[in-house]
Amino acid sequence: MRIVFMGTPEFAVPSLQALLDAGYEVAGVFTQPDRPKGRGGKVSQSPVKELAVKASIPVFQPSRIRVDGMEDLKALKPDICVTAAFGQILSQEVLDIPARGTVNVHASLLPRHRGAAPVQWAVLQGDAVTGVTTMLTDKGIDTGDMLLKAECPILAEDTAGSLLDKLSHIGAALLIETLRRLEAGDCPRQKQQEEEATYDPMLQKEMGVLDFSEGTQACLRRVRAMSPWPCAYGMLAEGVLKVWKARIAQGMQWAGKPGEVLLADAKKGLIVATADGAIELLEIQAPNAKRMEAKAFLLGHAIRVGTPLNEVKL
RNA sequence: CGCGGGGUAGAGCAGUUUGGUAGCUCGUCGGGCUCAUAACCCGGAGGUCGUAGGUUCAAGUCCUACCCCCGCAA
Repeated sequence: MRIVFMGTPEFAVPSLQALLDAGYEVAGVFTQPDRPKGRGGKVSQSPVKELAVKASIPVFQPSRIRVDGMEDLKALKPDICVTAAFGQILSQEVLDIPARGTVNVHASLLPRHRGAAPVQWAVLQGDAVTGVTTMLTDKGIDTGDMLLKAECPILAEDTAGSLLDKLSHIGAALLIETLRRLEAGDCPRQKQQEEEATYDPMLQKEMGVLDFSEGTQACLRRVRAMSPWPCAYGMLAEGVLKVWKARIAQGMQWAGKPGEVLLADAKKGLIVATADGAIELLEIQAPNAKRMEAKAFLLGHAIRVGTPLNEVKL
């Protein structure tokens, strides 16, 4: 089986690694072009490319595969294409190239959470369980027929980042099982129920804004769903106050104007009012500062009680 | 060469402008007070001030190079 792998971020790496470990012939890897990234605008390559290079697999980085990647893909004569968070939409012409179709590894229990940020949305919406689905890609976005699924509970301490990590490994194992069963001809195949489908948009930085007029639970879910990117945040006079970790405020009945700091004490903690109670900020990050425990932050900085954290700064 | 902030005790910070005994809060150790305590009082330990050079009688502080961390923008 000649396989062509398409993927870009960290999530896709275990899947590619699993293909290699399982002895599949990976004829080529497609990934997003190297782009200036991070501080200093240094050009960096995708995690998938790093692995491919290390494994001496030919790498292709068309800016749009359906435009300038067709010839390369055809030349590889793939039996099957495997995609995992590739970041480009495949046109029908691209899908027609692999003889036995394209298998996608998607980080949700389809048909829920189609789209580019399924894990984050699962956490944000408070799903109790999520998982990975392998599917046959068609020309819609995550609309193809489903093959296999693996579930993964969303724990109270899970963040989008921690889940993405778990799911990437679950997905890798599921991918191998899917390929084996496809080869053996006993892989189940099921259409998605359109009525149950949801499509979630890509995350934007603004989605990290903590709206304290939401309830306590909604705020806490946002903190977990937006970690590690874009990270949930409130506003301080000096700038953005990122909130990496929070929990329900303990000890007493808290009440105040939503977004107002109710307590800021290096020993007792940092507590902010929500619509129906209060949350304690456990781990925060001030502008230009390092991520640290809220109590540690308060040892060297003062936050006045009553400060509103939800004032949008221009 | 995208813009900017920072590295000082285990933790978080001040001190650098105007070189001259290393400072604050917390933690920690010991003692005291208390029915008791995350409270309070007294005392102690703990720092090659990111690294390497340089200027100087004297460098955390001034000069040069480098390393590392972080925010913004992409």
